[in-house]
Amino acid sequence: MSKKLAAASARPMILSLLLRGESYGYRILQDVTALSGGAIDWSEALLYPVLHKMEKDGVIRSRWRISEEKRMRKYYGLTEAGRRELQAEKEHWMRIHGAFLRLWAPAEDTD
Amino acid sequence: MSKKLAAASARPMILSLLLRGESYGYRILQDVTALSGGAIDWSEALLYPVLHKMEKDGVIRSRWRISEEKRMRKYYGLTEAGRRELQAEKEHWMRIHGAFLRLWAPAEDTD
DNA sequence: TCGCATACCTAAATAATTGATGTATATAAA
DNA sequence: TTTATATACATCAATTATTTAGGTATGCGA
Repeated sequence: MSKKLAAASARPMILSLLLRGESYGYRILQDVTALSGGAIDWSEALLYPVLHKMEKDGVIRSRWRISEEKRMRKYYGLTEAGRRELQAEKEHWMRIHGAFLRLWAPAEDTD
Repeated sequence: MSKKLAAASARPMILSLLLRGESYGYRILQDVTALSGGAIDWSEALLYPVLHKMEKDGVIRSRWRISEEKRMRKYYGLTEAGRRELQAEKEHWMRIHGAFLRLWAPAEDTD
């Protein structure tokens, strides 16, 4: 799972991150690694295609902007569809998390 | 994610389920769906190859047994390596879950 | 005996992911 | 000034994972 789950959770994780405001690829990579305490460590080759797909799907939108450091960056932000998808993903995640918690509960009568 | 995350979490979910004792493919399918409140709905074509891979990797072991209903079933159980992998997966999951919780926290200063 | 739930499985096609690169700029070090 | 490093974007070929679509067989109830 290590790599697999991290990658599979990419979409909801990116949406969740953008909830805090616009961000760009390279920074998302760093933020996600930091936020997960190193548990998530995506490669750029994973992230960029995912971002492109998400934009194509209309859950995020991008715009090029020059930062204060005078670097061109492609900033991504949530769309309304993105907010809706995030809401659904959140509920979905929590259900799966609930299943894990029940299975991990010390008692034998978990269900 | 809906399908993707569910599939990606298959390995840890199966290991977690087998923590409660031996089980077999068909039943695992039903239990996981029930436990996740329908959030997880694997197909048999997904599950069986995953089980085979896990056995090949030595995290579970199988044995054919005739049930009381006089049906042949392939029962799977955790191996020691499986218990170790589960422990690692658990910690990994909780780190990612922690990242989500921080991002979903109402306050803006989540990090 | 027909249909359905149970119970296992695989193969071909598609989608996702990795590993290897490529380009370019700003900044710090040698 | 050249070099190295971090930043910042990206794609392509190869590998893996996943889905779609089948296949086999048994027990049980109508």
